[in-house]
Amino acid sequence: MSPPDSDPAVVAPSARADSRRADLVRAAYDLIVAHGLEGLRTRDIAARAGVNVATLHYYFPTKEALIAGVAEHLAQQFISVHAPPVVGGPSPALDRLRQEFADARVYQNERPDMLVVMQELMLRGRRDPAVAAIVAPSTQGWRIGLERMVAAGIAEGVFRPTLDQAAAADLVMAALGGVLLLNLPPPALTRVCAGIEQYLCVPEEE
Amino acid sequence: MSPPDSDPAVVAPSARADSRRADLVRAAYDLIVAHGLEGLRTRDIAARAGVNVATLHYYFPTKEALIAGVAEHLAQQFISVHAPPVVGGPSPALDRLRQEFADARVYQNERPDMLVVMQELMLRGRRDPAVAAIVAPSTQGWRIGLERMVAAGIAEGVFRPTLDQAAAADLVMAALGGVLLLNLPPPALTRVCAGIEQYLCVPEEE
Amino acid sequence: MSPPDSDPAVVAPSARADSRRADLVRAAYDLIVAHGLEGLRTRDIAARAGVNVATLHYYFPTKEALIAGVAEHLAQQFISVHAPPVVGGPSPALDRLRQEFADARVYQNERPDMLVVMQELMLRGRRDPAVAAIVAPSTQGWRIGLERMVAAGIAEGVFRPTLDQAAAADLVMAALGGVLLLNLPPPALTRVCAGIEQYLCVPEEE
Amino acid sequence: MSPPDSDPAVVAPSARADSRRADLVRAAYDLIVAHGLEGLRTRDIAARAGVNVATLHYYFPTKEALIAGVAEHLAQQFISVHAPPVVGGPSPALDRLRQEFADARVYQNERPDMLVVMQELMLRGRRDPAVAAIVAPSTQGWRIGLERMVAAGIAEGVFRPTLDQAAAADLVMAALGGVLLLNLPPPALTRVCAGIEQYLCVPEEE
DNA sequence: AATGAATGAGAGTTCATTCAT
DNA sequence: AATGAATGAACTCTCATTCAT
Repeated sequence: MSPPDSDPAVVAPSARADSRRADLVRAAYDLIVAHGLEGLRTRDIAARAGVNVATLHYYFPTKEALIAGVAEHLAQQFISVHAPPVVGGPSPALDRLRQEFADARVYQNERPDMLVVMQELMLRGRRDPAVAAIVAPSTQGWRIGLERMVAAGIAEGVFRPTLDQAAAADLVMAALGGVLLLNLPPPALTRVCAGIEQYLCVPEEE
Repeated sequence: MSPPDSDPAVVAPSARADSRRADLVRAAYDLIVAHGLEGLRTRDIAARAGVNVATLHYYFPTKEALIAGVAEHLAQQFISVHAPPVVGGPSPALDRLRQEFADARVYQNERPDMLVVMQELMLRGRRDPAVAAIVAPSTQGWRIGLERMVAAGIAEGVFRPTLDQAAAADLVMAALGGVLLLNLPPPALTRVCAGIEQYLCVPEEE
Repeated sequence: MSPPDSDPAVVAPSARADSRRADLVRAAYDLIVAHGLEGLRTRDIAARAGVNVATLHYYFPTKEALIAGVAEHLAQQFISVHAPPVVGGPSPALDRLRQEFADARVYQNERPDMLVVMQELMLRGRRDPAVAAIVAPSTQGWRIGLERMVAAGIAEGVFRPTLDQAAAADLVMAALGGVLLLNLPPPALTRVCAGIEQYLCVPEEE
Repeated sequence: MSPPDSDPAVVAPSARADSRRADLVRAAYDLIVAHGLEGLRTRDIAARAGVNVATLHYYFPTKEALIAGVAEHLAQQFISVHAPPVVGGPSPALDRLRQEFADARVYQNERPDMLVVMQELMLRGRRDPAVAAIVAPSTQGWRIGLERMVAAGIAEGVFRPTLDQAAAADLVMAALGGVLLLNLPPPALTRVCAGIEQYLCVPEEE
């Protein structure tokens, strides 16, 4: 009665296959970071994953399919990679906003790879619907979350009541996205965050 | 009757050569728009310019050199393509801001090709210093102009005096750039522009 | 009945690969004979070996590497191709000398291809150190063998005792090499051999 | 009444043309020395001669024709390049022999370029009859001169009377040619010359 | 499940040669 | 007499993909 994951020889075949798939996706991801989609070669991916090129094609029928896999991996990363939770502030909406800021800082400083791959895939998505279908929802989800945050902030009385909910969400998304995609330096991110906060919040009493 | 330069047979040889160069750059530009840098083939470029592949290499030693030429062409486009001048408003700084908005709308609606090529080249610039050296100054120049605008607006009393000059310039650049690079729809651009204006300007008296 | 290695289906994979390599080298060798190194084309080599050009590059990373393979093949030929052994004469040293003559005749009459390829590679060796490193030892080995022969002949009392060992070896090598490289006709080779023998041997008593 | 060659503008057109031809041949010769026939490019030749590629083809219809011109130039070199005349010895035939030795030393030490181009052209001659027709007579002429020398030496009583005239001429040519073509070092040339002399001359009285 | 071997299609680049001027 | 511009044909090498085992 060994625990399910301990003995590799007993792992369910599909689990082994999943691990191979993940290895290949991970190898491809790393190589995209290093050399861009343009410099991505199936042979290099296979070598980095420690398998033969033919094996790569056993798990992914085409290079395109593997790239789609990378897109899924990236989307997963955006779901799971976050700064340490920002909590305990006077307002949950403001906490949420500052969490956005902190996350942006994490992407900029600790995970620039995610931004690189993101840009590569956004461009690829223009020509490859399969990739577009995976990347688009991320943006969509982000936008929805921001709109909810704005609504909550207004309701809490922390954000300016005259704020247009859609406009505010767009602005936050565009400004943070712009800093990251234009590759502006960390101080610019800090200033932009300050500006956004100033724009959203009710002015402090003097 | 006709001005001396109108007869093609009298055109200086270098002018003819320059025109071929421009044709090739333009052909490459169009093909990048259509198929991305990844799908760019020297043979296609030559065919579209109506010349032999060898002729392409007569004018540009390598494909890379031609791509650098495209980058220059794009930078030139960003200098020359603008919305009809916004003038006659109450404030020159506000005019300038609205010019920025109008330009962004032009890029979004009429010249999406420029945005596509821009993104392709930004990504390429990560690996090709020659391209980076051409693309980077564009961003730099934009940033500087915006900072001047903010300073002028504050001086005019039209922008909020408490504004941090650098922060405001960053925010405008990031927000507009973000809308365009994230490929947000025209209504979002409109909302973001409104938000930016609201953020910059002194609140209207009630 | 048949020895275990005769069934191609049982041949070790590396043996099969070695055979492909040999096929390619042999095809390249033949084409150098026919059209010179200058007229050597990878596609022709592949076609002659019955494979795709890409397969050629699977076994040899570059054309240069394949040519180095040809050089090795040639060196091997010079080791293994000889006239029927000359033995039973009154002196081993004289037998050895006459073996040299017979070998030269074989190269001239039956294997002129070896001389052609040799000359091509000697010239190539001037620019390609890899080739030089393979071709040079052949000459070196020949020279050493000749010097030993001369020493033995003197010791046997068959060659003139006043002979300078190095000079004699140089003369034999230069004269035989000169006939073959200058493409002198067979009668000239016969005459030169006679001259060499006369030069080396103690004059017969009258 | 300016001297015929002093004013370039008055030089006969054909003289100017001859000079251009010579410049191009010389440029080609030098480039063959530097990069071999294999690395010879019409553009490089033209550039080195200070003219346009098209001009090269104005004077030489094809690259082959230019190479034939180089062969002629080389033949001319072999006629005109010699060591300082060896004279005043006891025997004209021996003087002539020693002149051969001295010439060989000159080719080896001062004009290796001639040997390189010679080998390149000999190999080329195998495939290009035009080149062969120019290179072959050189060898032929050398051979004839040597035979005459041997005959004279025998008549003078300086060379051994039992010498076979043809064999001796062949041996000298093959031995000297072999040293130069096999690229043997200067000491080997010295030894070979000594051996040849010993072979040809009547032994000195003790 | 995994691989060594093989390939078709095509990539960028080169080069001797030509042509209009 | 000389050239800048142009080209057809070819070259080496690459790469995603396939197939027999």
